[in-house]
Amino acid sequence: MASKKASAKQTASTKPSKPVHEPYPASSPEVEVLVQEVISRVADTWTMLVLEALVEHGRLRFTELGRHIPGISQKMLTKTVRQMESDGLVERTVYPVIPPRVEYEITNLGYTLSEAFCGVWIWAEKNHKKVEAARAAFKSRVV
Amino acid sequence: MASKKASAKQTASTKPSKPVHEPYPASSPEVEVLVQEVISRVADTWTMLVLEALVEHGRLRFTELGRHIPGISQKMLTKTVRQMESDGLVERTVYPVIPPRVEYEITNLGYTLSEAFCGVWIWAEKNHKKVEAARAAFKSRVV
DNA sequence: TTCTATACTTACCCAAAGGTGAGCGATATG
DNA sequence: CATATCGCTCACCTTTGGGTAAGTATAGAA
Repeated sequence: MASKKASAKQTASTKPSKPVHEPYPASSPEVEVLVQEVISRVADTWTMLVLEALVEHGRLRFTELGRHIPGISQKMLTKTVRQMESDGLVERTVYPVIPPRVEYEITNLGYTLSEAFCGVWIWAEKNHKKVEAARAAFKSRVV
Repeated sequence: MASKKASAKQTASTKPSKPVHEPYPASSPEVEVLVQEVISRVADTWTMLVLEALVEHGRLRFTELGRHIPGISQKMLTKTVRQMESDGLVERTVYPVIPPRVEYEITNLGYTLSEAFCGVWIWAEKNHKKVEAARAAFKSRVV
């Protein structure tokens, strides 16, 4: 985000006062589509929460993991964790014992993603009061 | 993300080899709920794309904005942009002329959010190939 | 007079997200 | 012999997301 594409128009922009922020070069449209797809999958609420739980608590069994994510159902936990495994964000280890034992652990890739999300968490912690204030103001303005 | 809460257990963690990453202090559960709520709203695909379009192109009219977001419908553009206005991410200016003229501009708050998301965009650009590779490997492993 | 332009809103519809509850399989424990 | 255990899967249902198409208001152009 924040000026992903280089745009010559920026120079003659309608808002020259705002700092132009150009941290990395433009990418091709195909890459951009892939990037969007990855983000929309990864920015999913459950994915973020599973990631967080695993970063915080390390290797966890299925039901343990679930207990660290208040409100998640078995169905969604299974689905999320499978998807994350398929995306290379977690590693799933099955012990062929009875009753079954399955453990989940974050991968390096998953860890780097959780670091990348840090900025958004920090933003949200810093600014959620502003958001709430804006909502209150909007409400009274509109009604 | 990435170890949001301080946890004493980390020291005796199951994964002492992985770097413990503790960038900011623990927050109360209520704050955490709010933060999650804000993130889940803000991590929405359309919100991210509108934010990006406004950062890139500055102040835009409704239909102009829509043209910069391929695939969005009028309905979703209206909805997204209203929600962002209510959250204080964009400013909406109505000119009472006919035909109507409405302009949208990113706020400071919206701008800081787009900066926070930068990390995730960068991660996705850097790692989408790894994700694709992981998916391919998973597919062949499972089938 | 009729058509166009803009920024919507509304009604209707379909598909996906996600909850609930039941079942399963084999072993250990009472 | 019965029951609990764990990590699921499956069927069924409701809720939400989101698309499409039509309608609206009014000034100015043709």
